[in-house]
Amino acid sequence: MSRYDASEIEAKWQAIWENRGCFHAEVDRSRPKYYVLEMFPYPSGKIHMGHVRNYTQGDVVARYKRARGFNVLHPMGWDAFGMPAENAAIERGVHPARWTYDNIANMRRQLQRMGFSYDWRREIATCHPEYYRHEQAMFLDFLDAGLVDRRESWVNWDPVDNTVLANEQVIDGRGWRSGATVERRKLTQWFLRITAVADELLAELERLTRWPERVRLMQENWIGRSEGALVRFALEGRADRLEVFTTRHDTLFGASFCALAIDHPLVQELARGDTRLAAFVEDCRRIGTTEAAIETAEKLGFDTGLRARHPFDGRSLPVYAANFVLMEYGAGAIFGCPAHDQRDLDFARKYGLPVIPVVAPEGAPAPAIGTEALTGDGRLINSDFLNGLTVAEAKRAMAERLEAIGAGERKITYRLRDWGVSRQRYWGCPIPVIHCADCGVMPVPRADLPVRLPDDVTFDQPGNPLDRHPTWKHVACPRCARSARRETDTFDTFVESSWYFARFCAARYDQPVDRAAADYWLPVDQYLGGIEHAILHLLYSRFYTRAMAKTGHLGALAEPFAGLFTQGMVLHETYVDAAGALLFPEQVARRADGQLVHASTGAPVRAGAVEKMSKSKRNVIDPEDIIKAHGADTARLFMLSDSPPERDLEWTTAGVDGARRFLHRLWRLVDEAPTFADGADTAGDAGALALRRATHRAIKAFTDDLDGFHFNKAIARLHELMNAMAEVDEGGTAAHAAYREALETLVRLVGPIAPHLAEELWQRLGHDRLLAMTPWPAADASLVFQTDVTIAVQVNGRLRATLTLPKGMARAEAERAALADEAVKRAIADQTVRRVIVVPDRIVNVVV
RNA sequence: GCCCCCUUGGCGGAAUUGGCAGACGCAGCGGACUUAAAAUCCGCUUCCCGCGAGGGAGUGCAGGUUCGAGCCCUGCAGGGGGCACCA
Repeated sequence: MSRYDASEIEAKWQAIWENRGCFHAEVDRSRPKYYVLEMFPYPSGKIHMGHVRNYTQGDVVARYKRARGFNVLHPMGWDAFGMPAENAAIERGVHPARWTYDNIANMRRQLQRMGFSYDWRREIATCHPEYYRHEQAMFLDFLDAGLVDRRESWVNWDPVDNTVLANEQVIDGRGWRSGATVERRKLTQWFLRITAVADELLAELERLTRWPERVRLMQENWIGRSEGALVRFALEGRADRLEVFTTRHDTLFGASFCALAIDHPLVQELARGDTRLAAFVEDCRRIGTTEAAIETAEKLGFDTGLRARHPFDGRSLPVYAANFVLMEYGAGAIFGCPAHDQRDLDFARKYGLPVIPVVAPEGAPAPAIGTEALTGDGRLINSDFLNGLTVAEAKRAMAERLEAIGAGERKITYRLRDWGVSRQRYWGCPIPVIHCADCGVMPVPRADLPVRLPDDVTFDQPGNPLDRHPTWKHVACPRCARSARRETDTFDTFVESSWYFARFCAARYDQPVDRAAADYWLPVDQYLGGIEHAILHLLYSRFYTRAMAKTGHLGALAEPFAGLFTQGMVLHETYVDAAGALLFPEQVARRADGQLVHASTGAPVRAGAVEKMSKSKRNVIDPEDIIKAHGADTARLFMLSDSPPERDLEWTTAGVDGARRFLHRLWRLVDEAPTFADGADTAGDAGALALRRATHRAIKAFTDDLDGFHFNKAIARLHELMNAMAEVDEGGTAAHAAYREALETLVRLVGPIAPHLAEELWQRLGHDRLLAMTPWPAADASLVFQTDVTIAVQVNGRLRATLTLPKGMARAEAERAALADEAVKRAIADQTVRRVIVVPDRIVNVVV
């Protein structure tokens, strides 16, 4: 009996696959293509279990599709720009490039150790000038095509570190590193005009049928299309008019105030001459920039003293500056109708403003408004020419009247804002423009691309190293040759990940994209990644695909990702000692009686909540340790067992042991299998026929499960087949051929999941051809088809008997068989049968 | 605050999408093998009553629709996620 040594056979087959170039992809128009892509990782240093899960799923798809005859493209690369590299530079003094490339080398080794079937010739790292030079070239094309804008925008500013902070770096209004109170500052920044295609991005969502419904919904909400109207109010004592956006113009007669965002130009103007208003504006800034913070904060307003005149009834309305109005949305100003909007009502009650109901529920009198606004449908009241109309009718009538008198017009707005891509950081792709005092903003001449990041930078001072570099930013203006200044902002790292899938089609091509290759490979047939990218990354990539098509880098491609799968997180127990301190799993041991104790001190340990693996919770399991202890195949199998892939998976040692046990059992089955000739006649042997049926049902079910992404169910089919094999007498000669067929089927089906072991066993079963190159097994329909079915018989919905009947039996016959059953007769007793429902091959329900 | 998702045995989950609830695995219990243990193999395993045949209850809670509901509808409870400079 031979021993299953995972690390030995895994190394062996990885070398063979590599030497034979099994996973190299080439354009081949004679075969159907299949592009499977997992979201490429940020090179943080080590792969984590989330990667292992995501990439195992992708690899199963890639290997399965290959076996199904597809020409599969399955590439891997590195999303290599970003803040962690700069943090490492600041904290440990290591250069971001060095840190990043070292991390890539280690993570590449780890991924290769997992046996993923990537075409490594196509590997890309986005921080490499050979990648980002194309990004710069495309940006210039976007600039020419009018897809780029430059304007002022707010940022979080840390006055001590002299740096812009990401939202996640702002903790309770303070900078995460300095602890200084964060300010908001206005900077001139670059924007990609994603709002120009908002309508299309929204409309096309409907056709992404192979995307999860909830991702489409999240994008829909993010784009946030709303149909409404602009209303212009005259301002008393001023020549300019106040423009507000509303989706409830039907309630205009219920208006009792107007409210402006604190960033509204009118508020800014008034604040210059009003220190109390200026102080209010500053207070509001401290709430933060996120929608959640603004929405949950107490609604506060400041009466500006301005008065707006109602366009129809001429009432004079107070104008407030308010903390819940967003400058980025609509017109940055609203009118408040307290009776029919909860926020407006809260505000009106707080500041003693009138509450005028203008919509009454159908058939009801004018409602009394207490603390709850009335947001439902109804008919208009107290509203002049709108009285008696429904809400929808009133909107239409009001829009027409506003347009007729020039006090407003219909308007569609989006919650979606343009994509700000400027980042005041070093470790990103330099934005290829030059600022000249005379000529303005000049694109870097294409011949001068790439604009490379300088290597000689320091992180010993706060701020952007590019900005304080002694020479880098000083260049001659490309037009007038006078001294000018290089743009020192770099791109948001979402820019790199918005087109990498296109670059993979021809990763070394001297243009950003090889149109011929991209036309063949794109769209990505199956994209796999985390739900955390449901909105930004995917939306930006969809926008980029359109922008690239507009600038000729891609053909008329509707969408980059035809199919999307979002996998769940990997969770693990947390461990807490008596003092309440968190412990790492390797510090915890389980005693024979099941009690958790500290591995070295023996002190009792309590198991805490099961949470997403993270360093801060100390509940991480290093994939490398698992591979060393059990092998890559065990890790892969465990990742797919039990939990459905879209749901969270709890990492447990028991589960890993179970996966390993299964592989050992499979090994033993092959190792101990009797030697026998192929094709022995199995006719007439009932056990052999039953096994053959089980085998072909397993092929059918397993294949369907893979197609449906039900990996956990697919693995259950393997167990079932193995159990069926155990039931036949493998010593009986008549069963030999059927037994061998079952065994070979097991090995072939497990191939995409545990590829090394499967390849080894395939060879031991006497095959010369690599399993990786062997077509997928086909199920024999005549063996899958069942001649008899077990149907349930219910009386009044309660199960009383089960009958085995020929498949496809007529309703009347099934009914007769059911009524003839003793247990059914007993249940009916002396009651009258009123009705019998027969669902063929399923169920008979007798109603008495 | 707004939007979304989830809730099935001791545990992870399955249920052909309205038709036998609990496939498969884990854990547990019993047995075989062994001097013994590990490993392996066989059997049992939703809960309650019953020696048994059998009967009853059961998919977070409360209702509803239906011949029939884990699945559809209404309300509620609990858990989780997203909300624009992390990637």
